[in-house]
Amino acid sequence: MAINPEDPRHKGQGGKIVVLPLLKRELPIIEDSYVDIEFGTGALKVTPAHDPNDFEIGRRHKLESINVMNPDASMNDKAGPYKGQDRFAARKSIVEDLKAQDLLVKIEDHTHKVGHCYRCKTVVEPYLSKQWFVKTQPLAKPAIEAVRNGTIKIVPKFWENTYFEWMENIRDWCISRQIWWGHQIPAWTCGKCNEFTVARETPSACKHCGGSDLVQETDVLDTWFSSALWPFSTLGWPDQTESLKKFYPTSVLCTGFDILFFWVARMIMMGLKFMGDIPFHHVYIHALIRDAEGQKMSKTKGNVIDPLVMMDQYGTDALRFTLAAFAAQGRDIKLDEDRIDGYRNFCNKLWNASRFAFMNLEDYKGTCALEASKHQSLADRWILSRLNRTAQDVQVALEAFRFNDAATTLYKFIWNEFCDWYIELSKSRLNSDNADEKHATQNVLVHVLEATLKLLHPFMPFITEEIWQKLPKDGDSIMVAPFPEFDPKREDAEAEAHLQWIMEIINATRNIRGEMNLKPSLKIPLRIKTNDPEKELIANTSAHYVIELARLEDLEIGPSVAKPKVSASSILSGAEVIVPLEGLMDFGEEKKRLEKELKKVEKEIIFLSKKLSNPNFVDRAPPDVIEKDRQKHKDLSEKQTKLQVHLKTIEQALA
RNA sequence: GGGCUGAUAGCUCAGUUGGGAGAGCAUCGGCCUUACAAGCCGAGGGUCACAGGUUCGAGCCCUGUUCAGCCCA
Repeated sequence: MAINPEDPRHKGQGGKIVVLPLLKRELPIIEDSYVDIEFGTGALKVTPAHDPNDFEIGRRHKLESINVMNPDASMNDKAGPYKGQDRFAARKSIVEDLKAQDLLVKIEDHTHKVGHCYRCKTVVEPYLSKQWFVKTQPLAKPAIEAVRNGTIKIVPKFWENTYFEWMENIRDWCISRQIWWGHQIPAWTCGKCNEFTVARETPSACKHCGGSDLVQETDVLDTWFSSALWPFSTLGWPDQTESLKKFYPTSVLCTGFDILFFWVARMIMMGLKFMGDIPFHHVYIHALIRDAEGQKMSKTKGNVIDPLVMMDQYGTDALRFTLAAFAAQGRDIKLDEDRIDGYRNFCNKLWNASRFAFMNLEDYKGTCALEASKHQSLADRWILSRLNRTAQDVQVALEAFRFNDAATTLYKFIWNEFCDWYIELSKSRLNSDNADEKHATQNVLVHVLEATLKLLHPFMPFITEEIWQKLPKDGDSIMVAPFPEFDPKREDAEAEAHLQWIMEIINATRNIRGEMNLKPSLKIPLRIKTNDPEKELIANTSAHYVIELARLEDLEIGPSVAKPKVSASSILSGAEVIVPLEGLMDFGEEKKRLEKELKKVEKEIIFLSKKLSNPNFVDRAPPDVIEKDRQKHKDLSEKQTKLQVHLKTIEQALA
């Protein structure tokens, strides 16, 4: 009988003996803070053999553990007069007997938590019995060390804390399971001397007394026990197979955090124990997919999002890409269907871009291998350089397990560079009469598409394979095609800088068109005024790009091109883009546009001026940072002046 | 009670040694421009939960608070 030492009702009762009236058993009164004063009488019956908490109390106070039940939950000898009764019958009998002896004060309803069998719903009675344990401390020590010294790396790293927390406070591992299926624990009890014999093969005689009356333990091994052998048992262990020699230790174990202790830690312990080496170098803990409300999916809760339904609805590749794009480290995923929808569109975009390629490759005789050619266009050189950079970014991201970065990199490259710019820029070449130029661009187009498909393949296996099979490729499947690699020799800074400038012109022109409400179908004239001879040369050389993508009627470039009074313009770094708009322009609109732009520029100039006039900043910030801001300030000031001049012209026209 | 993670655009989320914030969807305006209307072009939208601190400079580093989720006892 336990009482709380703080309970005034029972002060001074500790150490006394009470007698259990029904059995006349003598019970010591013990004091333990476990007892909840608020609950009931504050006097707690303690049954160490039939409750885990009571068992702990029993250990603290060195109480006798009396098991009153048989394995079938009927009462045994220790239950005195109730012997032979079923547990439910016995409970009723006890209440009746207490009533009969006028010992029952009152009965209150109480909701309590008792365990039920998850299959047949039978109430489970906690019951002290012999269990088999694995001594874990000696196994845990090297397993902790392997992660501590970096031999095994857990990604994301913060999970290592959780791993250490668990491993350092590890308890002996109970491997006994009272279920009917599984591997029976290889221990035999001798009917003669009652000793255990543990053996790999079924023993014919007790190793203690030589008796032959042996009964095998009916408990089976915890499933995690054999699972812990998985990294090497699957490779043929305990035989020293070729596979085992070649593949152990493996590279990456990919799993959810909820399995980190149950399985991962045990694989590490068992690997070190039986193989003398770690089972894998990296453990990647992936995000857990939750439902729309952020709840963990579970079969019992019934909130499982069926991937087959998602695949049916959005496509397998779209779902897969979404999961990759969502897989930022350290966060769980709330599956957002709108996002899957967006990536389905991305799949479609890739498919359509490929259709474009095939349409323009009908007369192409080459392969996907890149040919050295003097006929490559600026756009060709640019996309090759961008592809090369993309291959590097993807590789770096994958090696760091940053799958969302890899996915986003590819998304941006394919949609915002390959489709939005390269395909548009390559159209004139692909329709060209110049066979050499056409062939060079076809070669670049097919090369870039093929390389992109390979980079994308881990994320979108089906669409990429489907498209790849139709290309003039080398090999049987994209699955085994060599993965594109970064090559520093393929960097083309000049092409990137030149096309960057061309894009700026096109973007500025499109912005004017949009802001001035000029229909896309309307071809407009364009003037580029620049004193920078290099910028002039580049713009002249690539004028056809600007004419096509900005939909121009004509284009003039130079230091002294005329700027008509009626025009809209945009100030770029080192150049002014002018759209003459005689008869087309709404002066009010243009004034509004200029004022908006001017306000933005002024705000930035004020910010930078303040920063640059702060002696603390100028004295302490790194020189390159200061220089960057100075240049920015200079560019913006020039832009401001030009904008002001232009605004004045418009205001005069309005007056 | 101890520990971990998070709070960024209307929504779902990125943002890797600290150098004035991005994506998808949604919204607004214009387009059937011969790969794509599941699309194209343009635009708007954020005191980065709150309060302090460190720093020339903080979404990011430190302390505290609030709220949310998870793990352990």
